[in-house]
Amino acid sequence: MKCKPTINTEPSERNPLVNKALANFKVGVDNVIFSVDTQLNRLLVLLLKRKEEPFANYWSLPGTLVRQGESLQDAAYRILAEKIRVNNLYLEQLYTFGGPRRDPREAPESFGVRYLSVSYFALVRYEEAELIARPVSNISWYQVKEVPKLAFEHNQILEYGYQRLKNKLEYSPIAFDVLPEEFTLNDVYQLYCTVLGENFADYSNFRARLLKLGFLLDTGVKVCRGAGRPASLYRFDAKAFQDKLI
Amino acid sequence: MKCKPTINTEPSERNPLVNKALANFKVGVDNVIFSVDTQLNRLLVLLLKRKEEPFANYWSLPGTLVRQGESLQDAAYRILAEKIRVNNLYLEQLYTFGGPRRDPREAPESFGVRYLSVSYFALVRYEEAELIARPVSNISWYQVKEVPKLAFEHNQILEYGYQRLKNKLEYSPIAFDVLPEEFTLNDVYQLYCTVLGENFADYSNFRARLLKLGFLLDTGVKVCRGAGRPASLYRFDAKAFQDKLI
DNA sequence: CTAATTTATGGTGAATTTTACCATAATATT
DNA sequence: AATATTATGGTAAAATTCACCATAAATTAG
Repeated sequence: MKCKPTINTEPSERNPLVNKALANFKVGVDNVIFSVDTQLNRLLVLLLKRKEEPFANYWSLPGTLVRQGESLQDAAYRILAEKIRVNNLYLEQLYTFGGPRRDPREAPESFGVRYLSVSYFALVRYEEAELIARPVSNISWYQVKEVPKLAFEHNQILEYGYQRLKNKLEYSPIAFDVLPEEFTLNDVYQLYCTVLGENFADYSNFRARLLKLGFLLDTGVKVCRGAGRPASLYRFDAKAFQDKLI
Repeated sequence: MKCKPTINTEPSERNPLVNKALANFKVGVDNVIFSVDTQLNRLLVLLLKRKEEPFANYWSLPGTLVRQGESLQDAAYRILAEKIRVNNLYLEQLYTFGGPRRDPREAPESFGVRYLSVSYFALVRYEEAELIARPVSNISWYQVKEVPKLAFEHNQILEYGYQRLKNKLEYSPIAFDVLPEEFTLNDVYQLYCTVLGENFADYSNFRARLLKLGFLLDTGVKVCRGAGRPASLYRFDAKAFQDKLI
């Protein structure tokens, strides 16, 4: 928390790897793409197996280098669209990793081009997401709790994204970006449980709290899913939600 | 909230300014440096007047370009240390702005070097902060509500940082990074009022809530400040705070 | 010196929210 | 027809928030 008085020391006077010439960068965008399998209650993240060095044959987050004339967010959408086809998603910037030598291609002594990674965080609708990258053996959903050692600092980025996802879910309506247009209250509950852990809240209290927020519209339509009383289908009312914020 | 089906269209097929060659970047770091003048109850941000084009004579956030071998955070500390001398501060990364043509130096048609801005957010102890940049007419604290039109997209970065500051104050103990080692409960209250607005909470209730959190140690020492009953000096107990988190 | 003013502190009780349950309804399964 | 399962709409206790108040201990005003 406290930053100690080292602040006024000049790094360039102590670290022989720092000189006053400016660094030249290529900028990469790495996406942490989450989805929730509501059938099996699993939180998934999309990984790709690298074909080239560095980290050949390691799994990694989908990434790309930013092209001339392309914005960071465009690059994030592009890499996403190259790997999966999906219509409903939420996407926002996560964090920028840019320490020197994060990429082994950057030799420690030579001051060549550096690689910066701007990470984005996405949540997509699992049911409609179609993996389109080839070969299929090189792309896969992994359960977040079962991801292996990844390339670069991607485990760190993933962990950061996972924290962001949990926070976002608690105070913003991103769940309704990836739920179907019409859903039951139990659908919402299952999604929250899958992301936040089994025992995050009592179902009955969760329902009451959700309805009290006032932005879920009961369509009146009932659906039966296996045993039990049929459940009402609800819709998210984005306008009502906006009005709440003011 | 919803991202519409434009996602699977290739930007490069529609935007003539995009081609498949990679962009080359210089990376800048821009700091939003806040402090709270507890005497006058003003929330301040540090601005510099630019000497060169683009935006010559505009006020701007302190920024620098990242050097070879220098991490992003090192660059943030360096630019801060060049402008002010301070021992107590909080610093974290804010957001990365990197759309094409954010810098007028980037000609719209030529695909020359692009400039990326990684912004950092800092809160420093106002009383000990000493401005060291010269000439003094080119550096100044501005009240956040009185900031003029700034260079680049710096007004946007400032607004983003201001939101982050308000959020951070509500759920993390950054206030104690810039308060003196020993402080009264009123000191804390004034800081919160200055940042979050006059009527954010009742003083008596704020006190009760703060003490109930259990990480403020009463030193027993009393101080008199003008009229009124003397106040107790408290210390922030970082260890007790950590224990709360588990 | 005395009274008024000012600030700190530690309350109260009402209103609201959270929490742990429970009862019933309406379906599928046995 | 009985049982199991899920949805729904409750309850009441516990905890928290909120508006407000009383007293203590200092300075300041008269």
